[in-house]
Amino acid sequence: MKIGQATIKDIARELNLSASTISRALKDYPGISDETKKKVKEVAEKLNYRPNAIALSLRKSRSYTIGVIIPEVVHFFFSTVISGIEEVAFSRGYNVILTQTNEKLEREKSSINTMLSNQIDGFMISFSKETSDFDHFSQLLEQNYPIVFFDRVPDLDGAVNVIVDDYQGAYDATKHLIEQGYNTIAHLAGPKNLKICIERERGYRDALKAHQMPIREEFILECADGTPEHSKEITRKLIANFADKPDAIFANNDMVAAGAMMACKEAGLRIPEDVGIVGFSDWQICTLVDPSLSSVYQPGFQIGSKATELLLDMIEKKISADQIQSPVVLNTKLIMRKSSKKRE
Amino acid sequence: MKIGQATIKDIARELNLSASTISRALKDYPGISDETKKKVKEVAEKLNYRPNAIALSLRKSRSYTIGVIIPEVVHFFFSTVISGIEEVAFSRGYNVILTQTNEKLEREKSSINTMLSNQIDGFMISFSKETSDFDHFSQLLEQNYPIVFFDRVPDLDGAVNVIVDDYQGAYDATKHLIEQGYNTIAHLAGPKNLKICIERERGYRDALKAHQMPIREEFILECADGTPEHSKEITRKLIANFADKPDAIFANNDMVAAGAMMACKEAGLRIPEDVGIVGFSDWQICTLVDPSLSSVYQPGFQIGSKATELLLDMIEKKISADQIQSPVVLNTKLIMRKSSKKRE
DNA sequence: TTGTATGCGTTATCAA
DNA sequence: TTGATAACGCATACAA
Repeated sequence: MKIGQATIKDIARELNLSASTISRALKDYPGISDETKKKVKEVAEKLNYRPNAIALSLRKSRSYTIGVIIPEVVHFFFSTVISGIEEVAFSRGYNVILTQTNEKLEREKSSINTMLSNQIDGFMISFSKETSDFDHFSQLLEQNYPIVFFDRVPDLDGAVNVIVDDYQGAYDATKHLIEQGYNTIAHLAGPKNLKICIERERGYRDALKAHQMPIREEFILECADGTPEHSKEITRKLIANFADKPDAIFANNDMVAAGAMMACKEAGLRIPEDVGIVGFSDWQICTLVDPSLSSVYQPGFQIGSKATELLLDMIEKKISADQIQSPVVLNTKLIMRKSSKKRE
Repeated sequence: MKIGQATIKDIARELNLSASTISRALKDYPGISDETKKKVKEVAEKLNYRPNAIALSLRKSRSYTIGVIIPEVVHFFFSTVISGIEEVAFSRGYNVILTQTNEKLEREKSSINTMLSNQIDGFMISFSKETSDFDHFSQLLEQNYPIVFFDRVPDLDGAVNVIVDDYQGAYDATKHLIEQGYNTIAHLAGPKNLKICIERERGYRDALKAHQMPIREEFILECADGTPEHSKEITRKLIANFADKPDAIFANNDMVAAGAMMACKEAGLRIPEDVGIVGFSDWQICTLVDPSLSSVYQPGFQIGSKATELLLDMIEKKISADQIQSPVVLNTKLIMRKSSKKRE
């Protein structure tokens, strides 16, 4: 059987003092004799006293816990974000309750409910692919729960959103390919219901326009599930179907880029000489594939840490949601590696 | 300001009943008239009543929360494990509090303390690289806190450990290389303070012995930090320093294997013709590198789910620690890909 | 069938 | 300088 933790009462009994005196002594309240304080602290030490955070939560209606809801833990980007969340939360004395939705709306809703039951102080949410209406979020906002959305964010009045500059990242990547002398740049796009993917496509299109290059719709293909297998398949067809094949590919993410890379190699195309490739996210795989993959770096850790700082500031009333200029946009950075450097 | 959640008292007031009646009605206790139940539930619905889990925790001295302590979230293996933990915990109605230690002993200890303060029902721990004595764990065990260790586990009486069969996995990998006709197999080992790494090395050695192959200590090199860069460096030297170079490499993990692969390619060695390579863990990168990397699959998700099942069973007294045959060993599986298949 | 009293651990308020 | 009491939200033993 678990041995009961010592409580304030135990200390009180041992010293023949009242619980309130113990409580005060432990927190160095004024009006307690130094002698008493000393004794109390000794006994506390001896009994291995540890304040009961649950009781404190009940008393203060504050749990010092934030709830994090993400689609999937097993995802380089999200795990990086979690790491950033963790760091800030830990250093400011908050716990992190984590749930993944596995991209299911139902899980998202039920996670919110358990977290509400657990009296968490605030939410950090990146919503699921199934989530298309945001009523469950609006309700929370109306009840004034502090929420910070990150990466996958809703278009809601009063929501605090933290995102990266997908548009600019995509623009930079495409521009880079153009500057390297590639002429026909295809885009392997992501699912259309995610804003981040739309933004990336928009950046791609605008970069082409800005350089007076034609936008060829047949070279913009959706790789909805984002797996390398799928993208390999699509790239194969892309290469086979057109006499004037594209000579560069900008992919919506690194996995998709890696798949495209495999298809190109398979077709005997040399990278970067025959085909240039740029991915998005700058995961670790970029340096491991051959040739190394150029990619747009997304500051996952910073997204997590920034979002958490905002949330905790809101919780602690250092700032209110409407004082925050939302969305907070973090910069991406193009990392040039071999896969796109035709020119040295 | 956050709008106060409705409580049992609010319902009681609205219906002119006592709090206890409400409490009972909500839980369908016998001895409450159907009519009352109906009314109570309606009002509860109307007020959007949600039980306060904190109050429940205090009352029952049970938080329905488990604490997970891992070295790093941003790590494919651990994030997979978390996913498994999450799944089981969620489905059985438990919350997961997560902290990462960043491989620091101090963080490990302080995490344990905050979790104790938060009255968590049990621990799941994979310890940090700095952790070499286990007193802080022993203390918990003595106080009968339910703990399940996974992956990185201590040698402690009464500890429940969940691990994979590293020895067998390494044995299989080495045997496979031998069977493919490789003659001199090097091993890029992990840090010696982790049991898993020792076990992998042991499996490697035993496989060589079992096939009457000499064990050459100069071909067993430690890649302590496990980065591809470091391993690339080490492999370079390995190739350069010996006239009779090894013609195969068994690496302690996939990153290390990937680094080795890069060094081999750089030296003009063909994979798998000139050098065979096998990694460990079977991360996603295995199918993305060129050639695809053979590896020993570790069931991360299952480690998480199995460990959580055991922990929750212990918490719910369905089983006690000493009834569990520890360590619980999950099977690995050799996944053969191109990097090690000299023979078709 | 319902109500009253008590306690989980802590702290704020008031009293001594 | 210290103590008694009430309250946070809920469940339960006991009474009615």
